[in-house]
Amino acid sequence: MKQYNPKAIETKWQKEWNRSKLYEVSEDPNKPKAYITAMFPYPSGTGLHVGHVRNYSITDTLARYHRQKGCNVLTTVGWDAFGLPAENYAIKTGIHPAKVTAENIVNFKSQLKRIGMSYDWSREINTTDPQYYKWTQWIFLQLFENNLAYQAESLQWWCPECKTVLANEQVIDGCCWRHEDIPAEKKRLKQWFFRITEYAEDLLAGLDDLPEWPEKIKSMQRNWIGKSQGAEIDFKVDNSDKTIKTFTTRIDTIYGATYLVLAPEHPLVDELATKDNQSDVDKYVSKAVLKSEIDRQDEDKPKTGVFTGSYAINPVNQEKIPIWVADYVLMGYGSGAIMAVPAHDMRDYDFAAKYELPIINVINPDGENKNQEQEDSDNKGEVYTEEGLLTNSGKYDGISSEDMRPQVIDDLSKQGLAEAKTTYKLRDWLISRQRYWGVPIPIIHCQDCGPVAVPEDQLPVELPEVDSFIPTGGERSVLATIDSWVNVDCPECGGAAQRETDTMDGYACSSWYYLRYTDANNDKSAWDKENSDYWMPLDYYCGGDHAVSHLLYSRFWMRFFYDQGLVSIKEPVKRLVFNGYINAEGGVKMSKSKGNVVDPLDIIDSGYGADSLRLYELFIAPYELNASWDPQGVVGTYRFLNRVWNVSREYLEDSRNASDNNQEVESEMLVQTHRTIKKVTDDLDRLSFNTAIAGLMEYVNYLYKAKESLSPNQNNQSWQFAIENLLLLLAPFAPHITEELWSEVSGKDSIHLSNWPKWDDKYLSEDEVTIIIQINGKLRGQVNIAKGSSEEDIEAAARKESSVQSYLEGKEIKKAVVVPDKLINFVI
RNA sequence: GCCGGAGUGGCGGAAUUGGCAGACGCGCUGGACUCAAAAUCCAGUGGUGGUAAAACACCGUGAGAGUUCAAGUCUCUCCUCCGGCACCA
Repeated sequence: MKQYNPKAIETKWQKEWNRSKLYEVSEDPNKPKAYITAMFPYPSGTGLHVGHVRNYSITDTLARYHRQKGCNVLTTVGWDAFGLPAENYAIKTGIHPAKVTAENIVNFKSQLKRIGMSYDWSREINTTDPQYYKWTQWIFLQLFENNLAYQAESLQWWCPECKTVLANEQVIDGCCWRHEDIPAEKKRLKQWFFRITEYAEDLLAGLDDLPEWPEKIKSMQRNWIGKSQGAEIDFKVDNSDKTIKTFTTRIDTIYGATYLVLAPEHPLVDELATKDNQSDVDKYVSKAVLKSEIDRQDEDKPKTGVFTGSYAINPVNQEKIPIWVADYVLMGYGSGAIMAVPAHDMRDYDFAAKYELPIINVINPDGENKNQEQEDSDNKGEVYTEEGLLTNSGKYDGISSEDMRPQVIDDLSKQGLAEAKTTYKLRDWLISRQRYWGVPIPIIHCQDCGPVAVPEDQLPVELPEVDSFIPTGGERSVLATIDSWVNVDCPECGGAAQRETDTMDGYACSSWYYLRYTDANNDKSAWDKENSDYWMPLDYYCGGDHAVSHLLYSRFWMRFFYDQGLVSIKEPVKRLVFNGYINAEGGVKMSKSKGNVVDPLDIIDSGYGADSLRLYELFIAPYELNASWDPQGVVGTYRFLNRVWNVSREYLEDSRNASDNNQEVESEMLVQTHRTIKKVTDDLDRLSFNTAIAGLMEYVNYLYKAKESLSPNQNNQSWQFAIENLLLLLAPFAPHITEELWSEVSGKDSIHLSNWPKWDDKYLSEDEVTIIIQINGKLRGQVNIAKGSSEEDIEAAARKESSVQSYLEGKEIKKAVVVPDKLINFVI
């Protein structure tokens, strides 16, 4: 018998699929569409590792499954190829990043082909291709024209190693996302931003329309957007016409506000510092500004602050309260100033305790009548920060804090001193990068006209050649050194002007590529609306990263495109399939420096083949869980495929007459086959890949047993049926071996264009069912009985069953609970 | 502190609607084949007690309570781990 030889089979079919362009699709309104793709890769120099392969196995299995179900399936790939690793490599070696990138792409492409991805290669895209980034620039200009791209000077994250600014989303634990141990710094720079905050509420509310996104990701995005509802209150400064705007979510505690705090960067600090306090305040402020962001955000450090010498008037009771400056208040959130309520806020309490500021209790826990003495003692150890009943709060005494909030906002707003206000933690998206290997921002700076858009017919603004990639170390990219490129005429007035020398954050390229896939070769527009309307949204989008970066930016752009009439829906991704990581053995992260990275090609080449690898990556655990690589695991799926191969070959190579035909095996085989069709279909529909594979394993185990009583041969109908269905069900997971066997078993077209099998319920409903017999909830026996038997019949049959006789003997049966066709429980 | 997720054999995990806990796979043990090994095939494999071997009994899904004829699954309290956010007012 021919042996299973993955290497030969896989090479053969990969070539054939390539030759016949088997997976190319076009828009066909008569067919249901399924748009299924993985987050496109960054083509690194190290190639694929088994973590990628898990992600691609999920994607390809879903794509193939839907293709077999008769869907018009779009699945393809592209290269997120701008970025620092290629540029840093260029700095080291002098080799142009475009060249390195092209080489890496060739490598990635061959690797993806070797794991058997069913891509439509005619739609492959590359973000560094001028024909692609032309449209990234075009989108920038649409944002610019709609006042959603703007320049502003502010303190920004800066990575001293990357020598570029970073978006908030790219700063992890105070460090650059690419340099986990290098603290990011702050620099005051003029930078380009996308006004994502304009869509903050929309992006938050839209999460409720994504029932098929994992809760984890939605909660991370909600956290990141960080909405809080409260009120803005104006505090008049005593003996001055100035007012200080404060933001609070607990305006119900306003009678307990015993001081104000300004952030050190607050514009009024200087003015409010009185003569006596001026030098202390100056000293404190300059020290605070110098402190690193990490130090300032360290909660464990004792709070510090300084009194300005000025006082404000609490608008509800006209009390005079001192104004302090302290770095525990952040300029970037709310209004950069707070009213401090030490009795009901832990931070304010710490501060007040240290500087001996008054603490006034204004909230009592609901329903508890406490006298002042008890309150005082209660407040010594901890601070009551919950809701409760107002006290010491003038006319509001006795009402609940929830009820008080709208009333006091209303009362103060009549005097123009407060209004309801919602704030978000989300900041605008900083997209300037002081680096070469990115999309040039299509702006020309003119002394007279300001920043001017590059006219559309001059797009793309292509990256010029440079002599050296070594960053200048200053605040501009090496692009600034190329005079011939920088110096241009102003498109508006024709005067001398300079090109913007920053490039765009790579996340700009990836915020719209899924739309380009729908119309990848369009040279007239970014995409045709008819095409995007046909394919969008992504039915399955598979990835294991970028929960709040790419996935938030893409939602933002999609909403913008919707508002521009460029697309017809607001959310790009219907179902987000967010897979877990693959760790090395022992649960540690795979990393090059630890030398524990598992190379998928090693597994394939060592003889197991891509099918076994793909199968194991899906079988290892539920897709959403992190998993640890077990080198023995792929042995298990390889054994399984060998069994599939052997039972199929045995059938193909044995042409004896089915003279030993055994009807019982045949009908049992039909039952098992239909049962497996249902199991695998149901499991795939709920993305339970591991149990679908387990179901196929059970089925093959069954076929091995069945072989003993009925040898598989070509003249037996049940075996033909069994083998065909086995291959059809296995095809999405193991595309090569099934294609090979299918070509002989069926002789028809590619298995990957063949129909997904359907089960027939009549084979699943047996005439006889096994009833579980419990006594007091414990399993004591079982009895077979006709399906649909009445409760009385079941009880009678169960009482007769010998295995339970001894338990029932001499006992009084208080009750018998019957679940028809399933179970009976005697209570004795 | 807040938000989200998870805790089941030696290991990865299964149990989709409250109804036989441990499917499937790895590992391990024994056997067949082999000069031998690998590969393959067959059988066994939660724990404790029990038996010559069985039968059988009890225990068992992070801990404790509760609801129920019946709980891995539902309710309450708590513990641990993972992920995210965090001096965000």
